[in-house]
Amino acid sequence: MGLPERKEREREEMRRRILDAALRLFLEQGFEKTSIRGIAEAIEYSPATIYLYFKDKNALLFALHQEAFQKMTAELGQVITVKDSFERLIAMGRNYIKYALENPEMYDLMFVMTAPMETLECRDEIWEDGQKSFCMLQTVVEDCITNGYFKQETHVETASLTIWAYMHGLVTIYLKNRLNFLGTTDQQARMSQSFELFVEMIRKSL
Amino acid sequence: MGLPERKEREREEMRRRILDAALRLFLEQGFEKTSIRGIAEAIEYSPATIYLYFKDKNALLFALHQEAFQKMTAELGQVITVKDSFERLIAMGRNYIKYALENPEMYDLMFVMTAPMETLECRDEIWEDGQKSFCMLQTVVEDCITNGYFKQETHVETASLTIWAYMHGLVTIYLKNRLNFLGTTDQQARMSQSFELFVEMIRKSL
DNA sequence: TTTATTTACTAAACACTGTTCAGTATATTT
DNA sequence: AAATATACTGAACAGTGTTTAGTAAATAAA
Repeated sequence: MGLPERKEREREEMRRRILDAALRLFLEQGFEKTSIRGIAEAIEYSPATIYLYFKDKNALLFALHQEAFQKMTAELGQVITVKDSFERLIAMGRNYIKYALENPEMYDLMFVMTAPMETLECRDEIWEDGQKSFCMLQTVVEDCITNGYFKQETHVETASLTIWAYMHGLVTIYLKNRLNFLGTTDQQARMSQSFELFVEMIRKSL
Repeated sequence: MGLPERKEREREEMRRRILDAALRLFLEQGFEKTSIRGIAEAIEYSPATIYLYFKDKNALLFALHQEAFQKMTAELGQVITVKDSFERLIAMGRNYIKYALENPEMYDLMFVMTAPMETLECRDEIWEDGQKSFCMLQTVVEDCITNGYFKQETHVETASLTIWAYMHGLVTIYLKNRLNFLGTTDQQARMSQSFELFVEMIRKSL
């Protein structure tokens, strides 16, 4: 009988409705200022209902967190069309910045907020979504070694971490308004110049 | 007559008592979980009293934010004892990491949280504290150019931003638990390796 | 010294928040 | 038709930041 399947499907639809509303409200007014009551009102259900589908507010954030990663890895994955491995690395960097600036709240959720991480049961549990996207970077770095752009003795993990750290630092400094002492219009220009400088740095010395 | 002076001094003492309690509670239980009521209880005053000395919770954070910067710039400033300019830059980087890892909540307050920044009246108001410490970095980078470690044509601001972005990215990735997919003991080691790699990168290509 | 005024402070309330739980009404199974 | 399971909610609990009306003490003016 197909009854349990329908039940399961309805349950999934409800989860979707909740997540869609939560995401919309979050993008509109930020995470902190989005309340369970607000989400409940948006889907025209009682606040208590949300707790039948998600353990708590953090679980909600973590579910969105996973979807945000899927979207980002999909966008970053598009760089496989770039044939040259070093160009591919640069394209990946540009896409990373682009994604972060276009989806600041999502980026915050994925890489800055501690709340969604607290849903991972054990405190040292593996952060699968992050690891996966880090592997994408490592793969491209490996390609750069294979194709002679980087030295043979370059340590893939260390180099990848260094590149990621720079990219992450650049976008968070900007997104968290710590670059405001530069003129508003100057900020993006300075970032571009810095990115180009960094590209030259790794080209010359990795 | 010395009455207004005494009044002003008493007011300042009260401000101090509030900030001390706020800082202590924050370091114990984090910002989010520290309530105005908790601070009020710690100093044995009514919650409303705090609002006679600070506009709101953000203003409290911003006051602590300024003090945190004073402390950090003092610690970073110690590197003037290092004679060689490139060695001074490296020492500054190490001190930056050290400060961030030893004062994670303070670092968050200074460079990540948006709340204290919202106290700056206009949205694009100058972030004086941050600008000042960025200038310290720029000065050392300038020294590196003057002393022939970096190329003459190196753009000071861009290079400084690039270095800061890397440092900031590295420590935040770690502090926000996004490096947990490495073994707990491995993490600090990987960070050190990355830092050494970055030092070699700027030595060779700036 | 007595009255007026300013200052410092607080109790209580307002409008929220995340979360839980007893209870209900509907749908499914026996 | 009766018993059970599912989906949902109203109301409450314990907390939050913040405001306001009012009090008691310290200072200034009469």
